[in-house]
Amino acid sequence: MGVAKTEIFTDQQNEIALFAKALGHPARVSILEHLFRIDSCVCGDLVNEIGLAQATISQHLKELKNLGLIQGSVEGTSVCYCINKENWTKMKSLLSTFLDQDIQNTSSCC
Amino acid sequence: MGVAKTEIFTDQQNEIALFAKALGHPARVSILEHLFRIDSCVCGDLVNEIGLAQATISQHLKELKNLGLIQGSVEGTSVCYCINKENWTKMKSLLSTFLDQDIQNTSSCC
DNA sequence: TTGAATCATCGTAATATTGCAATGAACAAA
DNA sequence: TTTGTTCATTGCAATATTACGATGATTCAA
Repeated sequence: MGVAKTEIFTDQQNEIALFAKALGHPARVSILEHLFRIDSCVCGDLVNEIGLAQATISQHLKELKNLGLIQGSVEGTSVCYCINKENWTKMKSLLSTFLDQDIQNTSSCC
Repeated sequence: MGVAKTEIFTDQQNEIALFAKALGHPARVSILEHLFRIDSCVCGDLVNEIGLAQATISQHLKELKNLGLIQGSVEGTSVCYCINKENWTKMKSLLSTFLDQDIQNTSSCC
């Protein structure tokens, strides 16, 4: 009932799902793209760049931060967010493995 | 609310999010893994393999089907599902491009 | 100290998702 | 035709997600 039954799946399946879920909203996709694009660690501009309320952006940032995909450091009155490359790489290899699993299997049936 | 504001994002961002969302539940990850593993197009066994009710599995299959990631064909009393390789490949390249965007940018700040 | 700026959190509303029992539809075998 | 099998759909309940205004907390500048 609204709760995913994580206990019947493998750790890897749950982890893939968690990362994928984080990418499952265009605002978070956009945030991550911005953080990659802006070389310097600009932050609060995300609210201006993306057309969502400050509270909403902050909420999405929190999710990405909880997952470890980004990290933030306070700089005066503003907070500097950027990609956590280590965890990004981890996610990338996890998802890539999943996405590449068709290479071995070329037969099709329907 | 609870509705994602898709209109303020690019088509690509929305598409990435849609595909990622489909992978954002361990049951669907598991279903896709099974469909890749079983070479022959076995189907209803998904209910036995995964520990969820038949109605629930059917619902997840419907989602994956609507997105075009899998397809099904009726075979007597059972339905044969398998990966839609064309769309899978499309998703893979879309997500891979997104996941690989860090290659160009090596600087870090926080 | 006061005020402005920036960001997080809280509270709330609207909607989406997850899960299942019950039921329906289609088909094959008896 | 009847019965059993397989899968889809419906109808619900529980929970999660998305979004935003209002309000705090923190920091810098005056």
